[in-house]
Amino acid sequence: MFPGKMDIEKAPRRGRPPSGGREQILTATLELLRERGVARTTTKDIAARAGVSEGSIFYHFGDRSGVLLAVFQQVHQPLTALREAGLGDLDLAAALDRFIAALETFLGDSLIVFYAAHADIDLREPVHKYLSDNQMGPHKGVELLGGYLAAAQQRGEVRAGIDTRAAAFMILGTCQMRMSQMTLIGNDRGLPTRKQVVENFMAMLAP
Amino acid sequence: MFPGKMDIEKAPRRGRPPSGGREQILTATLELLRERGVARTTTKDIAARAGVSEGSIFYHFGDRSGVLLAVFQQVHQPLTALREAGLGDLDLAAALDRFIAALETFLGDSLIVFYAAHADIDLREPVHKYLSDNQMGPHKGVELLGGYLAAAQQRGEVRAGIDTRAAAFMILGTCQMRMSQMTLIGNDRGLPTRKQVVENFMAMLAP
DNA sequence: GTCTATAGGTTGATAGAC
DNA sequence: GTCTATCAACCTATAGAC
Repeated sequence: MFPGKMDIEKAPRRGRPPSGGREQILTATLELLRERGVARTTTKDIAARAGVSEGSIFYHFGDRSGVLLAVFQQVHQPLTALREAGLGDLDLAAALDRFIAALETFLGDSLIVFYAAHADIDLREPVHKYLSDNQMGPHKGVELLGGYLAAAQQRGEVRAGIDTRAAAFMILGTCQMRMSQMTLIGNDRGLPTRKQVVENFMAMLAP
Repeated sequence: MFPGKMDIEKAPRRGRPPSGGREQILTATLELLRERGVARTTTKDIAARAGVSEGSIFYHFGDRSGVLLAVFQQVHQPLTALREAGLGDLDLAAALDRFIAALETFLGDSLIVFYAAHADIDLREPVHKYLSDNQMGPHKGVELLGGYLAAAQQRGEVRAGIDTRAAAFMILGTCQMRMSQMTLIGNDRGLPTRKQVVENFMAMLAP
């Protein structure tokens, strides 16, 4: 189904080397998703933009949903990086800043794909499956940041009465709101800056 | 374009009374949007579910986008109510609870329509125009709640160092996150309850 | 792996009767 | 206001050559 994935091997190459068509299809699809939305992104459009034939799309991804799901997966890569890097022993402000920066970069790319998944029933199922198979979802971010905040609370950097999990959830929500307004409305008028978000959250957490 | 809207008049009725087809079309469209998303909601489907002919849809709304935009407008009605009612002189916990309840009810209905607007380029423009023409958008909620919080801060119920506008934005974001997970994932596992959100926000604001 | 050609099915929208 | 009938345009997917 995904021949391109098979290329990770050490044996000497055989046959014609891949010409990058697969990646071009993915890139073209993401662009079109941004520009016109899923509902108006056809395999024909994708082929034209990627500079390949329509047949090539079906060869690589099986069907239209296959392309869309592949885009969805590709866009999730950066998140794994953050998850693995962790927040370590950064101080509160630095940890918040790093987490928010990484999350917002990710959301800036992926929100449009999330929305797409809910605008097309053919995508909902596979996307849900992918998320649960890989144990992904907002709760992962809540765990990561919430865990850090709980530790900070024990160090006395966060007030005792605060539910660190719920607080982490609020941060996630704030990021989502910021980025969804950026993607949806296309500007940041009226939005608190990232710096303001960090500072204000600090003020609300501080003992 | 919208003949049904003309019925608000005192003069005696003339001609055949409307048979409610317009409303049924709107209801059917919203249902289908939920069930399968914009990309898979055709005028044919809508007609079938509403129990009218396809021609009727074009008569009432001009074209497909017209129906979708009308749904978008209809779903925004409840917000106006909250805006007019205001938060008055409720105490902090009660005000938060009321605001969040109203906002989440609204979001539960409207998020899917928002997503739809970004999955179909034909909807983006008219939706943006509608929002700016009616001065709607998240900033309105930020103003309303932020204003209340600022007053509470002056009464000494909210800590001095906190930026009430940014705090209000965080509340909006938290609600959006909660509701988008409900609509997108379809359950509330791992989500803080509304009660927890209120309580935790209180803990973070309290002097 | 990539292309061309095309089959087979849908879709949005219009026309005209009632 | 609502319906039936209809069409041209368009879309996904397949087949088979290179």
